[in-house]
Amino acid sequence: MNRAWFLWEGSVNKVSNELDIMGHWQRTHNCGTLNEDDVGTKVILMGWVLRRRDHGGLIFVDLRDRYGVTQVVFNPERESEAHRKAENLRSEYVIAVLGVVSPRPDGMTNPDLITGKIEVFVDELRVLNKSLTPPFAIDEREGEEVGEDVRLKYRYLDLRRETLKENIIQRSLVTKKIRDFFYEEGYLEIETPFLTKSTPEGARDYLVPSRVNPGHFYALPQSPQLFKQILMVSGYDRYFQIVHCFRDEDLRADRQPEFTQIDVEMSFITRDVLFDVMERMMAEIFRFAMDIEIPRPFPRLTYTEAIHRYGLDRPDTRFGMELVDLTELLGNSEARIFSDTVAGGGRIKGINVKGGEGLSRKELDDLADYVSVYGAKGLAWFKYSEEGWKSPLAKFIGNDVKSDISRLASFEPGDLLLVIAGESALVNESLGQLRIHLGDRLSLIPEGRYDFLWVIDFPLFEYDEEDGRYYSVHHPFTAPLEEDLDLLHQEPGKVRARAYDMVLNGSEIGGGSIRIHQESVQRRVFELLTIGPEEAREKFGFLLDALQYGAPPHGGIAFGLDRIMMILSGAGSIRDVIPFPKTQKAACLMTEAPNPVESDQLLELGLKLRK
RNA sequence: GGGGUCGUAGUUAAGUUGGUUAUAACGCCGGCCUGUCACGCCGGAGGCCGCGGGUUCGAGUCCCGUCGACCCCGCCA
Repeated sequence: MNRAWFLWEGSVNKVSNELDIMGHWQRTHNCGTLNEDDVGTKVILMGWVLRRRDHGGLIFVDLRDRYGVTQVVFNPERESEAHRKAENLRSEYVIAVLGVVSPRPDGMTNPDLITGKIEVFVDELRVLNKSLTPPFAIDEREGEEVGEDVRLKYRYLDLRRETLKENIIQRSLVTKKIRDFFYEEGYLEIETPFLTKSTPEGARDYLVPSRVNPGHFYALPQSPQLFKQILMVSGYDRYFQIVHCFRDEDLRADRQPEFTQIDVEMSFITRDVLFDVMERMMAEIFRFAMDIEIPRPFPRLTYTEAIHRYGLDRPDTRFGMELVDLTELLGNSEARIFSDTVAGGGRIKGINVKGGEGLSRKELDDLADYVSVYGAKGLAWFKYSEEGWKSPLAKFIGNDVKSDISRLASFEPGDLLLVIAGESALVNESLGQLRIHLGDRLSLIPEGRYDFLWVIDFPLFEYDEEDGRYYSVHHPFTAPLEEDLDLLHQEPGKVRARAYDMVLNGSEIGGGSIRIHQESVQRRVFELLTIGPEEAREKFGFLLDALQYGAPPHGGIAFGLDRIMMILSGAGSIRDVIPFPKTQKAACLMTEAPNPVESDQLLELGLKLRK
């Protein structure tokens, strides 16, 4: 009845003194596409007031929607009523305008706008909604960068801004492209549960209490790993899913507690088949999003070689400055740091910073600070100047050793050699990180270059000295290389896995493996992981059962969609490619999650908080 | 859990050696303005200096604690 009264009254499109109703108006166009061809067309546009320029007479409004911006003009001589209402417009008011597309006068076009050759002369304005003054400008051309905490609190406003909007739109389009690719390749998109079972190993789980089973919990999936293997057993030989995953670990610039994986699994395939499919998928994405043709097949690097040459298992091959092993050459030197290190079983490696001889003492100290974070005890440096080697340690190095190093590292006048000595893993890690740091700082990384590669043959296990046991590098279902099967009994630490990572520009964007499908191998792996039969039974008995009912050889991979989107959109933070991200303390500043709950709610779940 | 950077008006920042009424730009409000497009001109309002404690005659400034944002280590494919 309210409504009927409203419509009867509403012959004059009024909601209140200030607001109009939309009535039967429909958008005829959006704000991003009108051009000279539309001149003379009568249009209805709807959107937000990006900016109002009031000249007392003429009023210009930049009208914005998802698609772009169109300038609409209110002229008191053309339509005084519309002009009068336009005087009260403010930023982010929602309006509808009816008007005529007109060419802009000579010299008045705006080359920065796609619609900059036209404008719309307004005959009627309907104010659909008002807006509070936004806490920051939606127009990013204005002012400086806004603090991220403010942007996160008002995420709905930040999402209106160009940068974030473009990222979100691109993400949607890329996601569709990925779906299309897999559907065309014959893959089935199959959903797996979010309320599932806590998985052993790996990251900390997010737990969900079960109301109907007090004291029992679901876990949110860290990945659909077990389910996709089950699907293989069930015969769905090509599966994919673009799926949310959850890990309760501390955040980083490229890590969120909930994130999206492109999850893939296939049966009856070799690693090479999988590589080919995934390379074609990436090529398709890059063709679509970047208009770049990615060369295939991607280079492959063994884990051992990656560590040896780049110090990291996700090498950035866009620039050189590879690590050089100096253990042999410097191990016998009179410098104690070097000789002691080698005597203690350590290694000495260095990188040659071409043309780096000019770095100041302060800059070298900063670099030493940088590597100390990774546990490096010090950073030795050698400058090669016109007069020869300069370094506090130069006097300990014999001339023949100097020339050997020069040859090995292409160390020439003008260069700077940075050297770290210590335990092997620490040397590789810290020098590898230093290489990335310098590559960035010295602008050695070419713009617009995208280096894909596969890192293969990861170790199956890593030994933990403290716990005195092996852990899976990938996960417990990863198959060993067939030629290493015997080592499983002799030297488990040397067994290589049929695991692989896809690396793009030094970022690990995906990883997977060929899985174990034979129960005997699986049992041996569990043994090595000190997972007893009962424990295995309890934790993932359902998978072990399934494997006994005719499991096909299978394998898969999962990509981090967020990281891929970061690279595609050049975002510095994962938060810039996720519509509603969380802060470093895993909070959502907009919704204020997480929050305390009523005691009733806890009671119902059989939970009691520790005081 | 640890290291670092930061927190002043709606926003972004300045604020000296501890010293009178805490500045500026943009935004906001009012007025003027018919070709602007980050319009322009004139005027105005706006502050829990993150919060709590301490030192001091006096704290935005120094000290301690705490909260929050960001980057990193640990952690995490």
